[in-house]
Amino acid sequence: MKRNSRLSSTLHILVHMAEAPDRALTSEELAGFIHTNPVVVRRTIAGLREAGIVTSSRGHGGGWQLGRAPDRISLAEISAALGETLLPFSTEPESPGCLVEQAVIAVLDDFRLEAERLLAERLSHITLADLTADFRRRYDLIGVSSHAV
Amino acid sequence: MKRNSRLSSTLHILVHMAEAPDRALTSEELAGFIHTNPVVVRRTIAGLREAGIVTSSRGHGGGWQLGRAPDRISLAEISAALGETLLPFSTEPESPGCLVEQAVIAVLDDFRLEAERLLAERLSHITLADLTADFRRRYDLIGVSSHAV
DNA sequence: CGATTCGTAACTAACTAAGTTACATGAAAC
DNA sequence: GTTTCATGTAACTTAGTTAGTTACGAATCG
Repeated sequence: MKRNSRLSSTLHILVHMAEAPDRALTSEELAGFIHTNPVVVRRTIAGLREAGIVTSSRGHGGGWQLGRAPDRISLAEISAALGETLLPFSTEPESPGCLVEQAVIAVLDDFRLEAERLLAERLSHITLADLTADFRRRYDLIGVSSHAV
Repeated sequence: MKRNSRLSSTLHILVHMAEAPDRALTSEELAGFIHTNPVVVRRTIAGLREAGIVTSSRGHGGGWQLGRAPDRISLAEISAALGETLLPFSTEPESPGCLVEQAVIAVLDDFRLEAERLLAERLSHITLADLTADFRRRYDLIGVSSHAV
């Protein structure tokens, strides 16, 4: 799992969970999908459990399942549950009292607030169901072309 | 200079340059404003020179100046010249051939494209002149309140 | 009870970016 | 023309972040 790929890795995992709604997938299995370690998976998606996006159960037959239907899970929620920041730049004061810095931060924070609102709004319209639909489209296409050959 | 504060640090520097249009500021001076090293400054704003946002000159009386009027320098250009990525998440394939991953990346890349267009559009409407105006507003306020006391 | 699976803490390794040193290049002052 | 000042840049060091790993306790099922 590469740096900065927590969102896409998590989505990858969630699509697999959406495709196997009848059973719980173990961290081990999920880790296999994104080529990483089970502990990394548990750590990464721990926040999703608190957000109700997934549920986990222990012991025999335990593992992870979606907490609700894929069409009711938006990318905005997932991103927020991961604790991801949509905009990377920092605006923390380094010279408190400097008026130039204050002006810069004020303008930048205004922009950030508006930008985050915009991005979250757009992400809230994309659901896990959209991803599974896209996956199925690709899957069927491969199936057809294999048939043709 | 903290991590991820290259944009705000650079803006800080540029406002100082805008406030001293009659002379060149040295890397040493600029570094002082953001509490860092002259070499870090030179390295950071090297891209701005190539973009024509600033000019640099060597030797006696040399240093840095704005390449054009502050109202013709937008934050979009500055951010681009810094090589900053507005959206942090990665979408590089880690399992080429995996249809789930392909679906995830396709959706995420669509979103990114649209989001970057949106953010750049907004940043292009904020100029360095807006920042200096904000600074002057704060400066005048302090002046007045000092007077009052 | 024994096997399985999550939860989490603690540690290690890899990577990134800032900070630093050093020195060559160029320009102005004298 | 030599001295001084400033940028340009490469190379190295240091600090901070995050993924990866190990270890073990807690919960659950057969």
